[in-house]
Amino acid sequence: MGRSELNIYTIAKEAGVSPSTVSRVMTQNARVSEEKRRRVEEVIRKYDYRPNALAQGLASPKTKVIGLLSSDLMNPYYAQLLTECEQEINRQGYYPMIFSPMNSYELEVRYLQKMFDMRVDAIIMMGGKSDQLVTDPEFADLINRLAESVPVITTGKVEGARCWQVSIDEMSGVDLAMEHLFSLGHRHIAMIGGRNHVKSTYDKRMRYKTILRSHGITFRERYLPESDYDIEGGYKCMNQLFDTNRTMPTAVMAINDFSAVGVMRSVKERGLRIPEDMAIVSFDNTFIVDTVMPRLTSVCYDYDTFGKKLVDTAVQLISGEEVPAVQKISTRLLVRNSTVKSAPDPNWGNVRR
Amino acid sequence: MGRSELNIYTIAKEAGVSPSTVSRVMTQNARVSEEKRRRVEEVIRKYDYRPNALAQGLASPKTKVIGLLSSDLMNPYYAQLLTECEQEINRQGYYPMIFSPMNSYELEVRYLQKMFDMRVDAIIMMGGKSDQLVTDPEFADLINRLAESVPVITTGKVEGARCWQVSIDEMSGVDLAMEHLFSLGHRHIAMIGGRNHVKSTYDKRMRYKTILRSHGITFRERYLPESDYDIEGGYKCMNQLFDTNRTMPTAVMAINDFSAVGVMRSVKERGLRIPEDMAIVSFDNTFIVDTVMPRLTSVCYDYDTFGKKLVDTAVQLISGEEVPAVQKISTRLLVRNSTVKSAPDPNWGNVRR
DNA sequence: TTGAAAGCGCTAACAC
DNA sequence: GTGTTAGCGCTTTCAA
Repeated sequence: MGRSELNIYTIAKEAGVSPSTVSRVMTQNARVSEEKRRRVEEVIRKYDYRPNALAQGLASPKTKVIGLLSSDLMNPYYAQLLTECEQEINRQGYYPMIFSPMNSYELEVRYLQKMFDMRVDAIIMMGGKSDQLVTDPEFADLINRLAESVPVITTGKVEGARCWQVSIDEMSGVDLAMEHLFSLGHRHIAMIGGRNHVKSTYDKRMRYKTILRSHGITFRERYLPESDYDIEGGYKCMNQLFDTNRTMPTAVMAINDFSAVGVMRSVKERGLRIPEDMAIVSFDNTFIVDTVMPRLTSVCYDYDTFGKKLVDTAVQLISGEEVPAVQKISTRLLVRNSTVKSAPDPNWGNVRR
Repeated sequence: MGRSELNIYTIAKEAGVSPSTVSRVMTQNARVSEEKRRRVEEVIRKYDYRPNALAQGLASPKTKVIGLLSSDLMNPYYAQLLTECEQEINRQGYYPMIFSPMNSYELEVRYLQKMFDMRVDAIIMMGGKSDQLVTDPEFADLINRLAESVPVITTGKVEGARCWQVSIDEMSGVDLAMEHLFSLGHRHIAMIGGRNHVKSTYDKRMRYKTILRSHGITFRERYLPESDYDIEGGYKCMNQLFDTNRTMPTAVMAINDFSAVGVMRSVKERGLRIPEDMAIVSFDNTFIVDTVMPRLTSVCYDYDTFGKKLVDTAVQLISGEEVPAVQKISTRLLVRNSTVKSAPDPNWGNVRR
């Protein structure tokens, strides 16, 4: 029997039962006599029959698929978070369906619509449009339309849309980083890279200013330069800082691991030592922190907890439970040699969580 | 009208036409009078109607979805290749559906079956089981069953299965790397990391031996150590090489960028200089080559060409065209400071070709 | 050009 | 327990 003509009818006929009995055996949620169950299972195994997921999805209200929208696979931050979500989705008996619009708004919309078209049971968005400080109203509209029929969860926020939020407690991350630097005696601290229109960056920058103020330290605009989230961004910012020939910071917080790498390069090219002449902290704690020398002290998020909470939220919403509109992921600080020369050499692989 | 009760019937009623006319307007491949088309389109726009992809897939033989199975999102090699495939799939008017089994055979099988269940039009596999030198017969069986109804393409190979192959010309990559090192005067060259049971690694190792022989250089077993494909793997291998206290190579080829980072760490910890005391070449040319100092000379694959060829192959097979069973992706060498101290500082971002 | 109607393969309500 | 049957929302003959 050709794979293509396998369906509950052919299986039913061969097993000498009705199609619904086959369905009952497949879905497990109805009682079937031991005898028939055995016969059906045998035929199923014989032909390696698998039910058509499209037909299942059409006939029943759930597809058991959770859609994942991750703005940039090439960024290990997203790659890791995505990976954790994927694991958890499987653990919960769902299927993950990943889309990565690579920072293209057009693709992001296209994918969101496709997820709706495919009747995924929930949508989890990380990064992209939902990371904007000010939500694009057109985007909020789209989300609201989707939200009528499927729960939407984001790691950012979508103003004016019915959308659950599970996001990093950026403030606490900045607190940890700065307390650490203060405790090492640093007073001149820069925060380098990122864009103000990105919510997570905006939050970090605000907190940075607040903390400076509360410590009676004058805020300097040039200690807070903007750039893209890549190596080049951090590199250029740091070079500019050096080139102004004015008081240099003694420590730098880089907006993510990539920009930290750029900062390190700039510092090293000037023959300065890390951490003696310049201490560096990064955010995200991706595997990048392990590729550089010295290794980077970094603010860390317990990606598995993060992913689990995202997926838990999705699953709870699917089953109609109440979930708080906003949940926060706490941060930790992993101290390595980019701030403390004698920091214990951490185990390999401690990067993953 | 609630989003949930939108379908061709409700649209048809409101537009005063039959459901089939709505369908004709949606699919575009049948003639409809200008008048009715306009009316239907108006209603569609009014309600933001989108056809149910499950029903479409059930009723027609194509879903316009191409399934992508990528063994490890956390590896930038896969992340990049995946990204290129995704772009190309969109360009060709299909939808990508990504699954990443994270090196779990169980998940790999689960995902492959799910893709079949969802009636994807083609499956592209990168890494995982299809990268094994010796194909697991059980896996070949699975692929053969799938291949009855959907074209399967891999970057590896699946022995004994009807599966198209688009893979890197590993030999030429090794050729380029070794010629480069020879031209710099190196004769003692090690190849570090990777596992023999992985086809791409096996091919590289074979070629390595062949080239040594053809140059009259004695092959030393300890110059060809195995390890995992991570930083730690390269690090341990290189440490062992140092610890034997015997003739050291003057150059190392690392099986991928991660292991190259480990090699660099080991070399630097011994106070040796790169490239003066130890030249290093890596394979893959991911963004990792840019995070380290000095930057890594690396064998490169034109990921966009690679992705495009994978997707082209899929699309051609979908439309029933003939495609060669094996296609090869050529390699290039990007020379940076890990082998040539004075190599021109390449532009940022040249990593993504 | 258009509409009616028969599937596509499955689930679930209903009757036995 | 089990079979019959009516959808789920779409595409695609087939007639008109």
